Amino acid sequence: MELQLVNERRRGPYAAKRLSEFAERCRKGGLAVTPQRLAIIKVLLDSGDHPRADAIFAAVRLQHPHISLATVHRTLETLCDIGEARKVTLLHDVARYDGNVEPHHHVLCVRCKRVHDIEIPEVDKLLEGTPSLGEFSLLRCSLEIAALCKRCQLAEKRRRAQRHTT
Amino acid sequence: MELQLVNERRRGPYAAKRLSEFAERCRKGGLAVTPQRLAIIKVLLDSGDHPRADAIFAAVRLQHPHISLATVHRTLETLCDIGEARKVTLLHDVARYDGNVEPHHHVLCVRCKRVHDIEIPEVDKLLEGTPSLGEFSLLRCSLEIAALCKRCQLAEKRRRAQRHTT
DNA sequence: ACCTAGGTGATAATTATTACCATCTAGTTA
DNA sequence: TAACTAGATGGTAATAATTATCACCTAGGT
Repeated sequence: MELQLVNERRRGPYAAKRLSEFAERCRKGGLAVTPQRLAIIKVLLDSGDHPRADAIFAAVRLQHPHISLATVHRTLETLCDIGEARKVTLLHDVARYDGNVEPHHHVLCVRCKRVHDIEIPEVDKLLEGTPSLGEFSLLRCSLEIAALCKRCQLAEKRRRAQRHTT
Repeated sequence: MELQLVNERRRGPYAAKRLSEFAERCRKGGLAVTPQRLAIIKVLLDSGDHPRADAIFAAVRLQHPHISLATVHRTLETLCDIGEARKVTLLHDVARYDGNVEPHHHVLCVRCKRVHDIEIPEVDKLLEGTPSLGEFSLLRCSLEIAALCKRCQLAEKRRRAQRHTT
């Protein structure tokens, strides 16, 4: 089985395509296409990291100074409901969102909580032919890999070295 | 690849073994073995569901009426730190904990948030021979499967039927 | 140009979690 | 066994993410 970090170069075209279809998808989901929703999905699709609601709020506010934080929270949940965003909350204390709704998986640093998308096609196929398990009917799956990023590894080492000298 | 719900019958012996080794493991982790910690790990090991801190607090308080909620929160995080518990927070709004620290995975109902352990040996082997990915050195992984439990499926159907009649 | 269901902004309320600090105790040492 | 101390606990205040509320507004249909 092969693990592969998601290619960042593909994000531009992906975001453009998603944005062009966004209005249609809102209607399909029974949602009005409001300037606020457009602004939020734009920011989310442009984000390489997996931003928190407050970060999205800050970014959106540059163009829409009157937008409310409650609207950002509400909209993100709504987008998740119609499948236009994904909530990423393993290990985290706070909800994070992901504009990439293609099947994919995550590596995340247990220390600094940074998240990176990865692709493991074999795992995507895992649920094929398994519609249910016991009383659960399966919807989708994602593999969450706990890790330490290089920066936090170094910080860890330094802290340990310090302890030994004091 | 085969998905398999964790066998509940195995939990009794597993809990007993874990409990008998708990004191030793605390010392290994540099922690004092306090009555509070013992009470908390006991409740966690006896829990078939993946309880929240407040549920563990309620259960522990039956035997230790003076225990503080802060202690429960602190202890659960501490137990996670030394590998005696696991935090399960995908899709959830609130932290949930799992006394089962054997490699395993989760199915969870997106509606009622109930969690069930599952075993997928193939996935456990996924990280073998892959110590790192880009700047991340990999620690462990878990597959989180989003699902709808039977109860919530029925509730969903009923709600839809209602909508059509009104 | 209306109409109205649904969306938004502003703010209050809720709630999980963490911080703080005085007191206590597990576990070590004399 | 008594004394010591780093670390643990209880009680409570503080913090911070999220949700609820409600008056007003607007997207999208008629």
